[in-house]
Amino acid sequence: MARKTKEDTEQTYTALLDAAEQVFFDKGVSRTTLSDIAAAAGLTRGAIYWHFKDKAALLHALFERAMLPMEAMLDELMQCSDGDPMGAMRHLCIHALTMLAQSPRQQRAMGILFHKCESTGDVADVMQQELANRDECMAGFEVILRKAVDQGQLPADTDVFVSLQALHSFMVGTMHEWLLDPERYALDKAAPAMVDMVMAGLRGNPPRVKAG
Amino acid sequence: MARKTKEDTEQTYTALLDAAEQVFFDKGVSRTTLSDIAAAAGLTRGAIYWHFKDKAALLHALFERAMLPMEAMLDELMQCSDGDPMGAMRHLCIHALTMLAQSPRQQRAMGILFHKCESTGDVADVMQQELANRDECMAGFEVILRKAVDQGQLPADTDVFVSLQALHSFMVGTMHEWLLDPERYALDKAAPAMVDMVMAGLRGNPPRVKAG
DNA sequence: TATCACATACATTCATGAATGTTTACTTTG
DNA sequence: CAAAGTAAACATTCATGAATGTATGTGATA
Repeated sequence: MARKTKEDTEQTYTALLDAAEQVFFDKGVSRTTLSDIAAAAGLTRGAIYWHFKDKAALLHALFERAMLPMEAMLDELMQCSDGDPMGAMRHLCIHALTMLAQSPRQQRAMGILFHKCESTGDVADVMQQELANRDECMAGFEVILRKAVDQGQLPADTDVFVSLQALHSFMVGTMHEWLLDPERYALDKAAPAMVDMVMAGLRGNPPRVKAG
Repeated sequence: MARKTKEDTEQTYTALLDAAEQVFFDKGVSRTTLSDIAAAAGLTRGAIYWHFKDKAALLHALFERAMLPMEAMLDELMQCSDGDPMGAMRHLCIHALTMLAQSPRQQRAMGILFHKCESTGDVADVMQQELANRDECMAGFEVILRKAVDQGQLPADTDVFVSLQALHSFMVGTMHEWLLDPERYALDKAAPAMVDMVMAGLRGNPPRVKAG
């Protein structure tokens, strides 16, 4: 081909990301060839190697694009968590689940992350990066939980660390399992009740620090 | 080589499974060669092709061996769930987590299942099988939850299906996340408090069926 | 006309599966 | 019970295909 205008170039860039998103999701990361992706985008491997270093870089860019709105939402909601920490946490969790339920792009991206790629080799580095992002998210959760304890919304002897693990595990597990079969139930409808149930447990019978 | 005694044969069989378990866990399923496994077992690919049809069959046998004790435990505990369904559920969940925390073999197997293999291609069939097993497990959980409703341990308008999803998601998420870094916290120590927290939520504020 | 944005061609590596070889335990037969 | 035959339990070799990375070609654009 020939040199394109900036818009054309950008268009093929996103076309490659779109194609990769679809093919990775359909065939899994390790089984998809760069040829597969190029063909799905109506291009050749040359285009991929021009825009990305290799398959791992492509995957990384794909995740970045998909996770951006989620992280933005988290950051935004994290700001206004001072007045009612537990309420903020509730909104955070529900919003994260409903966002997933309503965004096909996030479903594909997280579907790939959970079920269609191995944490190994070059890909492991990419996933390690995503885990680092999650750790930041966890840190935010922990801040909120500590606020809740400080403000008396949770008992003073609450084991914040274990509570954090439980909450986070619930959230991840819900996404993980729902993505196995999104048709099974309407996550966006069920999310509030599920989150409220877990948070009721957190309020009513949280893990306590040992010296009790 | 030559023909061996039955004990010798069985020994190489388990040696292959052990090697596969380790190498799959270290390198991921797609990146490990049958040569890798054979070498780790001190054998050659010939031995593998003799005992197993292909890589997928090897993986299947590996999972089967690891999941057997877990399923046996589930079946056993499921029997005595009539008197106190919620108590039985509690024991079930805690026991499953502590078993995982204390069995390196299960840690490797479930670590592979969660983080070191893609649900795609031939491997997808194997994982589909594992999912079928989980569905059976879920069905057992549902039976127990219904008993709990019938016996008044849970409100009559409890949405059993959604409760089931929440509980199961919590369990899967806990295993999934803990396996990312088993050193982070002692799962067997924390499991009772975590399970009790979620079950308190289930008692205190379960999902309700809509017509309320 | 230089360079961008790809397409095309090529060399290399590498895993797979099948085919074949080989030794030894077990079985049959006289 | 001894010799011979059979097949189990692997090891070895080979042919094949496929994916990767690189190197080079090429047309449009500024």
